[in-house]
Amino acid sequence: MDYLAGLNEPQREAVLHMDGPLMIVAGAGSGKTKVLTTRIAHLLHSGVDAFNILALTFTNKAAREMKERVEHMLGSTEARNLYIGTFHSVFARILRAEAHRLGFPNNFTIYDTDDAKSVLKTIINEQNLDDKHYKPGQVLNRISAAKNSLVSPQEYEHDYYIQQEDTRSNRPMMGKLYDLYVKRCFKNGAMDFDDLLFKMHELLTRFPEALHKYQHKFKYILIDEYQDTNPAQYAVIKLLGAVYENICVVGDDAQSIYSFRGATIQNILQFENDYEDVKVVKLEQNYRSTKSILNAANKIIGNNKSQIEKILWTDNADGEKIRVVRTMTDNEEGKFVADAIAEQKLRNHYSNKDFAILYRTNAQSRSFEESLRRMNIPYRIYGGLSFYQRKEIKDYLAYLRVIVNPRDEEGVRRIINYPARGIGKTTVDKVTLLAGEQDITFWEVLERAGEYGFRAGALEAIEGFVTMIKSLRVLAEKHNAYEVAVQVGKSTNMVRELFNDKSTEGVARYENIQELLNSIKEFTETPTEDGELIERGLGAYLQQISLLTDADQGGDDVDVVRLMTIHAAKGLEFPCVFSVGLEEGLFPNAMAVNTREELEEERRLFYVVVTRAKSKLWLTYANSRYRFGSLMQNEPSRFLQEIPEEHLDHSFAGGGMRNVPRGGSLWKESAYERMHRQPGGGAAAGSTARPAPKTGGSSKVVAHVPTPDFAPDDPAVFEAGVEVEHLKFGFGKVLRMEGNPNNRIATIFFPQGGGEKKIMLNYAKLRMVRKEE
DNA sequence: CTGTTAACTATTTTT
DNA sequence: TAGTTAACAG
Repeated sequence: MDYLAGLNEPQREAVLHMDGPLMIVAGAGSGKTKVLTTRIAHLLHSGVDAFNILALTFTNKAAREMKERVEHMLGSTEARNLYIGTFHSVFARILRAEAHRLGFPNNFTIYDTDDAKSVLKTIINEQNLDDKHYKPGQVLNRISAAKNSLVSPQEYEHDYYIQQEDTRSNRPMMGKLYDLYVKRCFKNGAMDFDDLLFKMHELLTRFPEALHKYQHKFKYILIDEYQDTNPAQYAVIKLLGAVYENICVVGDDAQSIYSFRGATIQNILQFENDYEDVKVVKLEQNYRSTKSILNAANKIIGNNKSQIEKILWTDNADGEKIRVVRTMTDNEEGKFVADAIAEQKLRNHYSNKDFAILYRTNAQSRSFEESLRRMNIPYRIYGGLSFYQRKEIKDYLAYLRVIVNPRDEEGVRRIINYPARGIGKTTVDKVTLLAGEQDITFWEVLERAGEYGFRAGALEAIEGFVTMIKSLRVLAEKHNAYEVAVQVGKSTNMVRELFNDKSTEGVARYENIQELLNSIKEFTETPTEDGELIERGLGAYLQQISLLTDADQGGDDVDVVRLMTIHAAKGLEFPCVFSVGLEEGLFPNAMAVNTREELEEERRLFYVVVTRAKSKLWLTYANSRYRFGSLMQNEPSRFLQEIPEEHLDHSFAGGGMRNVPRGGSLWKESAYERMHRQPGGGAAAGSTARPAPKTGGSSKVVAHVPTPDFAPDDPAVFEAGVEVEHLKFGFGKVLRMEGNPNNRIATIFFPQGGGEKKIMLNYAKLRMVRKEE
C-alpha cells in the first residue's frame, strides 16, 4: 500500500473510497491527477478488473498522462486494459463497434469543424439560401448547441422557444438546415464531433442490449474536469453509471471555462442532488503556487457569486509580488515580455520551457512571436491550425478517407480535382444535381458517369478518377495503411509535384507529407493493444487522428517558451507566467460582458491563468493595440482592480505611467489624438495614409448587350482578319493568331470593349460575324 | 477550365 | 491587417 504514502488526508480519503458516487472538488494545483491515478491503482489493487474501469478526460494529453502514471505506479502492463481516453475517442471507439445498430458503416468518417462547415455550405447553397445570412460557421454553432443539449432536428423544429429565437434572428430555415445536415452526414457515412456524443446517447437509449452491455462493462467510472461536461455527456455518464453508481467525478467549479461549448456548471453544482449518499471530498491544499499568487487568485474568484465553498491554502513560500506592467502598444508588450524572459534566464537560471505566455485570443500571439524571434528565444505556439488541418495534409488524408469510405461526399469533393485533372465547378455541380435527383450518393454518380451524358473530356477525367480510387481500394484490402498511403502519393503524383516545388512553402509542404507518411508508418508498426475493438487498419488510423489536436503532437519536453490561449493552458503549470493583454474588451472579452454569467466565466478564466503560475507572475496590458486593422485605445482590465494592492508590484512598468489607474479615470483620448484621427477610427494621418483611390484611368468596360441568338462558334473557324462578336466585349476584329492547334489564341481588337485583347478560343464566348473575302 | 486579382469580412475560447 | 472567397480574363 505504499502508493498511499505522500497523500494528504482528503486525498487519501478520495483514493480509498471504493463504491458509491464520489465527488472530488479539486482546487487548482491540489494534486488532482495524482488522486485520480492513485485511485485507479487502488481499485486495481483491491481486485477490480482493469477491463471494468472507464476514465474519461477532455484532452488526449490528460488521458495519456493518466495512463502512463497508472502504468508506472503498477509496474505492469495491466494499465493497458483500462478504458482511458477522451469522451470523444472512447465514444468513437464504442460507436465504431456498434455502428451497425445506428445504420452507420463501422468505418464512418469523423468530420472536423472545417468539414462540417463545408457540408453545411453546400446544403445552404442547395437550398438557395444566402450564405452571407446563413453563415455556415454560425449555423454549425447552433446545430452544435442543439446536439450538445440532446435536441434532435424534430424537437428543434417543434420547440416553440427555439423557433422564436430563429424567427427573431430572421433565420427561420435553421431547423430545416439542421435536419438536412443530419441526413447528409448519415448519407455520407460521417459523424461530426458532436455526433460522437449525441449518437452515443442515441445508442444507449435506443438499444437496451447496448446499454446493458456497457453498463455492466464499466463498473467503475471516473470523470475528469467534470465542470466542463455538457448535457449530452452528462446524460451518457448517467446512463452508463446507473447500475453500479460507482461514479467518481473530479472537478473545480472555479475552473469551468467551456460554457460556449455547451458545458453547464450546473452539472457539478448539482451532482450532490443527482445521487443518493454522495461522498464529497474537497482538496484545498495547493502544492503549486506561492502564497501571494494563491491569495490573489482567491480574491479574484471571490467576486463570483455561485460557487462551491472552499478556500485554497498553501504551505509554500510567500513568494514575490505579482508584477503589473503597462506598455504603450502591443509591440512594446511583446518586447517587454521577451526582454523579461531573457533577463530572468540570465539572472535566475531559468530555461526556456519554464516560461509561458498566455493570452485570451489566438490573434495576440504575433507581437510575441516577433520579439522572441528577434531575441533568438525559441518558442512554440499551441493552437492555431494543427498539423492535420493544413491544406496538403487534409488533401492527402481525404484520399485515404475516400478509399475507406467513398460515401464521404465531402472527402470526394475535396480531391476530385486535386491535383487538377480537369473536373471543374461545372462538372461538380452537375454531379451534385444528379446525386440529388437520383437519390444516390455523389460517388455513385461518378461510378455511373457514363449514363449521364457528360462532355467527353469530363467523362474521361471522371472515369480516370474512379478507376484510380477503385484500384486503391483493392490495394487497401490486402495491404496496410502505410503501403496504401505511399501508393496514393504515387498514383496522384502529389508527392513528386511537391518535391519539385522548390519554394519555401513547397519544401515545407513536402516535409509535412513526409511527416504524415512517417506517422502512418509508426501507427501500422505499433503492436496491437490487448482488448477488443482495436485494429491497425486505415479506418482505425483515420478515426484516431481526426480526434488529435496540435497539443497532442508531442515535443513537450523540448526547451522552448510556450505560447497559448488560456483555455489551452488549463491543467498545465509553469514557474513563470505572463498573462498578457489584460485590457477591457480583450480580457474580459467584449463578446462576453453582456450577462453576469458571461462575465463570471471570464473571471474564472482569469483565475485559471493566475493559478498556472508557480512562482512568478506578470500581468501585462497595452495602452493601444492593433485590432482588426486599426489602432484601438484600451482601458486596463477591470480584473486588475480585483487584486488587492498588497500583492502587486508596479515598479516594472515598461515605460510610461507607473501605476494602474484605479477606480475610474482612464485614458481618455486627447483632443490632439481626436483631431488627427482618421474617419475610419485608425491612427493619425501621415505614415498610414493609403494611396489615392484609382480614378478615371481604368474605364470600366460598359457591358455589351449580345445579339439575341448569341451562340459561340467552333474555335477552328477563326483566323486573322475575321470580324467577330464577343459575349462581353462586343464586336471586334481578329488581328493575328498564335498558339498550337489545340489551344489557339487570337489577338482581337474591340473598339467598344477596351481595345486589344488576347483571347483563348477554347473557352471564349465568341461568335463569327463575317469572314473577310 | 484555371490562374489571378479584387473584394470582402472577420476577431473568443475548442474536442 | 490578413486570410479567404468571388469575379473575371485568358
